[in-house]
Amino acid sequence: MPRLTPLGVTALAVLAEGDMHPYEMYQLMLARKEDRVVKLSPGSLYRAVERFAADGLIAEVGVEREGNRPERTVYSITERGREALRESIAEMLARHVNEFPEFPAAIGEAHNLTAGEVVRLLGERVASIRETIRFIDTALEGIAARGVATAHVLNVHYTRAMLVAEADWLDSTISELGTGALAWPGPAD
Amino acid sequence: MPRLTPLGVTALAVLAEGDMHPYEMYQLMLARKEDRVVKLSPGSLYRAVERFAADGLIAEVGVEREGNRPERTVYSITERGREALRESIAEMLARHVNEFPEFPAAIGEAHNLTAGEVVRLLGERVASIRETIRFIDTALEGIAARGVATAHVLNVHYTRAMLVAEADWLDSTISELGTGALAWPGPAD
DNA sequence: CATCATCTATTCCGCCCGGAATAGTACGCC
DNA sequence: GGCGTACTATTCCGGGCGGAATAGATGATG
Repeated sequence: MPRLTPLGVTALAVLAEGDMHPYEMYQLMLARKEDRVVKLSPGSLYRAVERFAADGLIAEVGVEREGNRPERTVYSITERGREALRESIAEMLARHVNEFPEFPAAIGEAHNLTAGEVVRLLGERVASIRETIRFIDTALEGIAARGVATAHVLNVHYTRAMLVAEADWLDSTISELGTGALAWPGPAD
Repeated sequence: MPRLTPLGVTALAVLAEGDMHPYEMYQLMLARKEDRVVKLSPGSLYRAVERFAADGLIAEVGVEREGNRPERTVYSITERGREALRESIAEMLARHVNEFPEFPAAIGEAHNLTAGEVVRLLGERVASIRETIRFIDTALEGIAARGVATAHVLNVHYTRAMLVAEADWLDSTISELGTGALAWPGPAD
């Protein structure tokens, strides 16, 4: 049973709701703002769909054509596809894998800059993160007003929690750098 | 001035400490456990070095050979390289970019599973995360005992803070799912 | 009513990553 | 002293990703 990528999971989940052609999947995912959660580009999606078909996770159920437009190949998820979907989701939920975010790499080399510079740059970062948090809060208010259950936007709550944690860590680190409580090994200001 | 990847930043930072051939960089990075912070493979490193040379961030300073072994091309960082390094680090510190981690994607599709399954899977996740935190704590004790300054392992402290935040969020979400405080939109158990 | 932008639907291409292959050398071991 | 294993140093290649290109249809605009 092949292991799906994040885009694979969301794409296959969309197909699990009903038969569709790739462009329709693309439109639906855009309408649902899934491009904020996974990297979504037409090229990647079409390639993912090709792989699904090759792996027997989906099957062609027809080719439509309207006028002189390009043909639309409609796909349907198979039982094997549903299994792969559930397995991949379970795997991703249960196992924490290192995805090598770039910030730790950058802070690991921050000693190439002066303490003053680092304080300023981290200040910029925390400001932009706090702004993102405000944006999320506004979005969540709108969602709550429309009576959508929290469980449907759990990922947004998760993302918010992670951003708050990062902002808090940055605040305390910035203050330790500012007071000199954290001796700086880099060049002097 | 080209934008560096995380591997690019650590590799160039290593070259900033002194002239070296790529394999030496690789060995040094492995000895320093940089492979826990950035994705490190010989193929990627050699390609990164090629690009550095093409972009004028480094320059060949000689070709050595011992016996019949392959030639070793020694590189030196240029002033332009030092600039690119400082700029890239600054950029990565100051700007928070969405790196599309896979967990939010998975939790966004978790409604394909039952609440009971999700609780079990998230339980596994939190257990493995708490274990990683304990591992980090042991490592940090050893580091402190050797008198290494906190600033040199800031990235470890950051990673630890993020893991703690995720574990805490998972604990509270699991308990809300368990008590039924969080209505589940997926299939019944 | 001509034209320009936008939408529909898909393909293509180049780049990058990372695992595997290569090929010679040193070293341990019975 | 021969044999296997691990190290040194680099290259190669397949696959995936994502931005750009394509090409006809539809709608807007003066």
